Amino acid sequence: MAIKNKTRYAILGVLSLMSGSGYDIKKFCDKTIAHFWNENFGHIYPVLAQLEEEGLISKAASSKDERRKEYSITAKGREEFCKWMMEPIEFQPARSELLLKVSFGSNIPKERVIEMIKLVKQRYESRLEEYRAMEESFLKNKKESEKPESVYWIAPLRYGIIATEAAIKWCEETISRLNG
Amino acid sequence: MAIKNKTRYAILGVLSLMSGSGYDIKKFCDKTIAHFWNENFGHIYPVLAQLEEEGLISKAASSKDERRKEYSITAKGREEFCKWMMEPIEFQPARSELLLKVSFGSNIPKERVIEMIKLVKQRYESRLEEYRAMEESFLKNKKESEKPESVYWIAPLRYGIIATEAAIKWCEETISRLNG
DNA sequence: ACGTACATGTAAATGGTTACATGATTGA
DNA sequence: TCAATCATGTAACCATTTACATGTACGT
Repeated sequence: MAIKNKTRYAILGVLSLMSGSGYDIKKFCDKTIAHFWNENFGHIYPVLAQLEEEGLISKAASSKDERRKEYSITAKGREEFCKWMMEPIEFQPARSELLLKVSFGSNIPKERVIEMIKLVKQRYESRLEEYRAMEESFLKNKKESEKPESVYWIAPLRYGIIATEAAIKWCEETISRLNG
Repeated sequence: MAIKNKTRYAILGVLSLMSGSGYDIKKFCDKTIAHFWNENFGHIYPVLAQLEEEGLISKAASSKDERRKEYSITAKGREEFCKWMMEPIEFQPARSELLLKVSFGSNIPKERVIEMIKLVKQRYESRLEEYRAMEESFLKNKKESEKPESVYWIAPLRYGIIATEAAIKWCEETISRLNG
């Protein structure tokens, strides 16, 4: 078997919106869903080959570039993808290095823990700025944002914003708790 | 080599607070850090053997139970652990099945997406209740909560509460956006 | 007698990242 | 001519989970 689950569906999802090469899929991921989903070539290409073998996607050689392979989702693939979409979401057990380190904070000077959280806060803040810029540019682009499907793109972005704001709030609270 | 990083430090962290068997370590994890860090026996035992080989922990046979092995952290282990504690936190690339599904929501009826998010919201709500109960019982236990180290236990719990509240807020916002 | 908790471990499967290998095309 | 981008793929490694295997101790 090798290589399964998750990446399969990410790829099928991308191909449900557009046809393209492995390279295109990677580009699309980086551009749109990167902040909550990452894919790498080492994973994409073998999964593409596997999906094609299963008949969930079909391959066509590009007329322009010999090497380039253009993939499209098949009816069977769309069916399989929708089946997965309907299934309840599996809660994955989280592993947070940040919280693990905070838990064992008594092993190092309190000032170092504060420093650590300040650094994390900075990273959250710059991330938040990015998200806000993305939101703004999306809303400015009326052609995109007035489409009925736009809600499916804005919602994950909103998640990023809301979750990051909360994380920053926690940093502030924790720093003041450590100081006080 | 095999088996490395992360679990090593989780185990060293637990042993920095108490000595005990692999079984004890698992119990401790389940009781205290389970909501952001999980460990399983299949991982703990091989890592314990490895840490002992490296001289980061030491083993003593229990007087009561032949099988039971009691591990303690060594000076070298404490040093290694503190070194890791001082290192900046690596941001791990997240993979959110929820956001992936929302992104590709246009493939299924809108009502199903709403249903999906309602289900997720319910799970977040029951989780939030758990966290709040944990917080309350911790604050009631004056002996524990008045220790200076208590901040390191309350902070991760606060993170759980704040982050979950934010997630619920997002669910509500998204549901109303989908309805409106 | 039965179930639960205590206790330790191995093997296999799964999932994911990084490094390596190769080479064409396009634009500055 | 040099860098960036396009393009595909394999191999190795690392990390984690699940299933299997085994058995004792203690309370009801």
